[in-house]
Amino acid sequence: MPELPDVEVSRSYLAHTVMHKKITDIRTTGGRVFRSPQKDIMKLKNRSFEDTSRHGKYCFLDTDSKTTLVLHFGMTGSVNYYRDNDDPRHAVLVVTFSDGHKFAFINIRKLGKVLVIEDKEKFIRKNSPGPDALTISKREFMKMMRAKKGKIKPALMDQKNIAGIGNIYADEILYHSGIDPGRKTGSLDEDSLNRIYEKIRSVLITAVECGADVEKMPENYLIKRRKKGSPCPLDKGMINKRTIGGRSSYYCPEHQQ
DNA sequence: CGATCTGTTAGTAG
DNA sequence: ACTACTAACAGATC
Repeated sequence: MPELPDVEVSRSYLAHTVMHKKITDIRTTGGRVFRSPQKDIMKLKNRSFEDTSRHGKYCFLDTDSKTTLVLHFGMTGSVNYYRDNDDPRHAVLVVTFSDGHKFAFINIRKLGKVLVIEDKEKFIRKNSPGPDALTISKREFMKMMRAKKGKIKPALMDQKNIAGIGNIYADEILYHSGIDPGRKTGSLDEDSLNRIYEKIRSVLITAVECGADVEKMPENYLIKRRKKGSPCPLDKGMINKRTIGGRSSYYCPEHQQ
């Protein structure tokens, strides 16, 4: 569950579960997911989480000291708050609190990241420097896009441009904007760019409101029809698939040009 | 069995 | 400097 809506839903979940409780134990599987030395991860012990934030696909948990726990979900991350003895399958990090509750970061494919850092702003500048997709201004977006040479979909997915959009939501945004994912960004007029800007907001906000749950999303969302040959919910077209920027792209040739 | 998958990053080439 | 493409990572699923 790794794009902006999923990360935001997880952040909100953590904000309602793991705040203001003393951390009594930290367990990790180690391995490539951990991008800080183990001793830095262990600094969480005896601390408590006091605040949450998110930038693009990164989730941050600030502690009561100078440290922040950073989570990146990769392709298969999720979080779980519970209190039994059995930890979830594929948990790579388990944090235990003084009240007996636990919080696990689950990362099946181990393509995610876990770090403990001291300077969040510096971290963002280095790892996901684009403005967050939900806070970028229209002016910033326009300026950014007008400078782009390549295709629109890879431009939307590049975290150096805008933070938070991945393969699924890039398709969704372009689908509702009526723009072919392979269009050259430079060929898009003011109107099209405006439309994309608005759809970034509306699609991502809608997805967050649905708890990033595909089942709860509107019936006219492409995410429910990501299959070649599905009928397009917006017109008489048929969903097609082709590779753009090295990633599978689903779109309706009937209304996306 | 092989292909595919919501992400990132290093390497290469233009 | 920017863009484009590939492989690698690791496990599940079809």
